[in-house]
Amino acid sequence: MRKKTSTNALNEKLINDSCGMARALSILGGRWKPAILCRLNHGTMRYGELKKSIEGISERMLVNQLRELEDDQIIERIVYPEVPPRVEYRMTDLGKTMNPLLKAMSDWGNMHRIEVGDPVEDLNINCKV
Amino acid sequence: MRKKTSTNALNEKLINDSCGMARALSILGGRWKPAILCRLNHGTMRYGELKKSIEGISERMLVNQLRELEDDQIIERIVYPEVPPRVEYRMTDLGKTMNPLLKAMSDWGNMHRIEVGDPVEDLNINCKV
DNA sequence: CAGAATCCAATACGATACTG
DNA sequence: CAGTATCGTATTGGATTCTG
Repeated sequence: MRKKTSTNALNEKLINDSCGMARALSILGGRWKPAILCRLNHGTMRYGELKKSIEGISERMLVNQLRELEDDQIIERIVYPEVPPRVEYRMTDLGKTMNPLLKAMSDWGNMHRIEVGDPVEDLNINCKV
Repeated sequence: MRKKTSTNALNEKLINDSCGMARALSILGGRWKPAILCRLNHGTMRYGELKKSIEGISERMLVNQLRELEDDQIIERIVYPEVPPRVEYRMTDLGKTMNPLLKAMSDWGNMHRIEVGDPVEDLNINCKV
């Protein structure tokens, strides 16, 4: 399996020390993974679409995070043998089982916006899990 | 507010771009936070107890992660004016609202142990949310 | 189009020593 | 007991350039 970021690798070591939380976090705790999962939850997307829709992400990180999610079998990568190349990403069945979890995270975050100190209004939220 | 780790700080920038997921992750996505929250979910604990119970954590990181959780008002720190000093940590009311989320994470992680490639049996799980 | 490779600055983190 | 302070290394992640 591909080497993960150290944070995640270390979380994996913690799995037996604490509980399933660390395991879940090791999968979706990456820097850009919430953004990716939010989008793929809506359906299949191409590499370029993801890149455009996730403002500020570098190609390096987009590929990196996609690969980690792929290794964890949360998403899958579909390559069409065409020229120019076309690659699509979508949730796997396992990925779809994360839906209640993604929803719980999203709900909590949206619910407790004020308490956690985000003064910005609801205007720009463009992604609901 | 205290400066967060860059991962979390950057996630906060993503909040308006994606959704509540990033907000939730910015709070519980830290390296040792699952371990801490797992333990404080059981009840109040002293600094030293946390340190002993979380194997491998350095004092630097324990304090760091506790402070971040405190800043986010997920846990609170109670100092008893005694000698020798005694400090206890416990969930705040806001922290307790994370319980469904923590449980969802834990459940998913425990459920999908095999798929995500953890061959270790259930023996050492000492913390259920 | 969808990446891969490389370079470099910023961060995170552990170890250790010290303190009220 | 419950931390702080400091140091050094490892890792991260952005920018840029290159390619089938």
